[in-house]
Amino acid sequence: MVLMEALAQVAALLADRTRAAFCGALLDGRAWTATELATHARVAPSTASEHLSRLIEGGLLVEHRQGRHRYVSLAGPHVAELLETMTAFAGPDPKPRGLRAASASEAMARGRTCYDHLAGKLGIALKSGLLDLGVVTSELAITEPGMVWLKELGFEPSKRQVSRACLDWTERVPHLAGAAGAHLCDVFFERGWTKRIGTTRAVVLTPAGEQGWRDLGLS
Amino acid sequence: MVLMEALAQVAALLADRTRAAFCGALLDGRAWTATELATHARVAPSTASEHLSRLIEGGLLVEHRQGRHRYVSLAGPHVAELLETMTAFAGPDPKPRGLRAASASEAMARGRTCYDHLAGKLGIALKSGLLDLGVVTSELAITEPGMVWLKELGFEPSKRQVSRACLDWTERVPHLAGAAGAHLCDVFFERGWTKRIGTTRAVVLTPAGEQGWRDLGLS
DNA sequence: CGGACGTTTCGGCGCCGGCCGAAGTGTCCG
DNA sequence: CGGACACTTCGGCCGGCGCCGAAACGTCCG
Repeated sequence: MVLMEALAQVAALLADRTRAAFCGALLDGRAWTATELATHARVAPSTASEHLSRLIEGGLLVEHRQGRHRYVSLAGPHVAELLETMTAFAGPDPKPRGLRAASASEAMARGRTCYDHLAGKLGIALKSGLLDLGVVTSELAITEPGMVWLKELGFEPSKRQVSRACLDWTERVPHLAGAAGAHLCDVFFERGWTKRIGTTRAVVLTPAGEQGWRDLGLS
Repeated sequence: MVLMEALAQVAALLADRTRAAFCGALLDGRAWTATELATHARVAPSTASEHLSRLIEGGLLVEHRQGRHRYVSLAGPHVAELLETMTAFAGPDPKPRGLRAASASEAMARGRTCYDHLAGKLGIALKSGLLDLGVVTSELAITEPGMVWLKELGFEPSKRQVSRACLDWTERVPHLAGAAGAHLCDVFFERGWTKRIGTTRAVVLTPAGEQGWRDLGLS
């Protein structure tokens, strides 16, 4: 079956810990330079360069060159979905983790971005808030009044799928992804309701954010 | 990031063409013996044995031994979902295929099973029929009258997620997976409405099936 | 019991692929 | 123009892994 060979090729791209680390870093949705990624994964720039070329050729990443820099980012939401599906599968089964490991990943569990939308406890809270408001169904489809609500927040439907369930690997609960999830995440950052912790994917709700959520009727 | 290393390990399991071929075969939802898989993938039994052990250890497959046979099957729907997501990603981009290749996979495109539910053109037809009947929404969530309709066909909700969208790699269109999709597939086989072609995943609608679909109001 | 057969273990072979450092290319900026 | 810097290419090293065949193990059945 020729199709499974193609699958094997994609899997091979992700089967290397260095390349996987690159993809994990890029899951924050931003563009990284080659050296940033090399430092992040602790390999020589030459090594990183070769890995990036392979990932780009395989369609997982796209580059856009700017002067002497080579910026790379995920090739699109479908790559993020692929990665998220795989991490959900590979992710920590109900293994109780040690205390320090737990506290280290605590911030990530509380809130994080998954490519372009909110995940972690923040993502779950958002989901249940939206559910209470009747914006989404329990299967995370957008309701008609929900679409009105979204448009009031500046949401414009595009070609991209409006809503999608994304299985969170920390909480094991689906949360809102897709265009709507991405838009809400954007809005929250623009309004200063959420903030990144350093340069990681970890995200916290600011005091203004808590107020804002209440004003919207979210939790 | 330790999580991405786990991802790399899972990816490594699928990064081998022989192991990928095993998984592809097992996507029909049935249990295969070690030698059957070895023959299918054209490797020595000893090689197959080692691959199977790795796949089982990695949680992708489960075995159940019976006398001198070792039956293996996918470890569950979540594995099928993983594989389907990956094939959807790796799958044929809009490349026009040659004529003989096309006719070879024609039967597969017309109808096939994807682990435990219908896919291919048959899956798409089912989806649009269910949509017309108001059983599912366009996002493939089950409606309330739809649930009544399903129960009349013997469907019993369980712990498993009722409905899930599965992206078809031949048609690039989401179709109905999850418990409801699996149940409908079962019903169709039981009633003799659908039949496998040989031992493959390819499936055809029988004449009785065409009548049955009309009786249900499906297309 | 003894042969047939499905499966597993082991040793050995060969190749692929990840890694690095050194040298080369291209870009920026003083 | 010349140095600093981001990145790439190349050669070489090394480990891991997929493959097989031979032999052992376990089960079935006459």
